[in-house]
Amino acid sequence: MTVDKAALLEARGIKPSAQRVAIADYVLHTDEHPSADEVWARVKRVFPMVSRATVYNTLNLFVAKGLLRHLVLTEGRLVFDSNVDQHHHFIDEETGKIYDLPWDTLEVSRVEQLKGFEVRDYQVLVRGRKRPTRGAR
Amino acid sequence: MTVDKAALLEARGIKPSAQRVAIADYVLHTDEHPSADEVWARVKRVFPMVSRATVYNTLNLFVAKGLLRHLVLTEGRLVFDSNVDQHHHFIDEETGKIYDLPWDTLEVSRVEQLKGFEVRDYQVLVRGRKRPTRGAR
DNA sequence: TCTAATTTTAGACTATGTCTAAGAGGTGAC
DNA sequence: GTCACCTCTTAGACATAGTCTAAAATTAGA
Repeated sequence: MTVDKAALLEARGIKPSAQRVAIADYVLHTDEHPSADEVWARVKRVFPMVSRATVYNTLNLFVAKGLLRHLVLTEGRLVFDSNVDQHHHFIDEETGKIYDLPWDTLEVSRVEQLKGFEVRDYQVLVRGRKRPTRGAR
Repeated sequence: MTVDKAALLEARGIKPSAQRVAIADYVLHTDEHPSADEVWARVKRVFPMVSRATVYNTLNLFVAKGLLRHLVLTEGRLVFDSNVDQHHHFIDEETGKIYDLPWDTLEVSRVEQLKGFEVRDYQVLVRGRKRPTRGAR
């Protein structure tokens, strides 16, 4: 897996240093929508020497290179999403957890007809409560 | 106008102190989507002694009482919206400005059919560039 | 007017993110 | 292999946004 990651980074013109690969190994996989400090905490488990600045720099680099998206959906938390395809989001108001909603579960009409706005991107932001799923988590 | 505001606050069970009325006079009117510090700067023009804590407390109180909504749409900025009716938002990616989109300019289908989620609220978040409007601002 | 409750204030504190300067590491030329 | 150069990483300082606290000021009621 780590080898794949090095190749993946190089394909985007990113030198695959040990730190960057360790960060990629976690953040490009997860659907947890972690904040930068959560990524830092996680990566330190396998790479205790890694510095906070490196994690922040690397995450911003991944965003610039299209490997990640960053989202600002809840208070004081910039969060990273390894799903770079277009999709919507659901926010659980009790837990703060963010869930991806596949693009075609919802449909938005008339976006292209917005007068006076050049639309580059859009998503639906849904808030509420996730229902407990039998068995799962 | 200030008189109306005092009555408006009392109707929501908020004691209309001079500070609170001064804050209400600005923030319940504007469509600028100001941050808390922008409200503070503005209110200080007419009420130089007002403290930062009071502005923050008052804004949070107004949100709790349903006079304002707060939005977290762009990085590091919690922003207040005097439009408490359901509506969508457009964010200009160059300027960071936020524009309200009336509820019925867009239509979202299948929200109520989301499996496993109890929906309390939703909106469409559109990003792009506002086209210059002849004459206006 | 006196008392009690509420509100405001200044500043300390916390959390999140950025910047900087110095050092470490890798790579190519020789 | 060694040197020089360039990039990356590091620790900590800094910046910004928001919350908390304790004391002072204000308000309302008896």
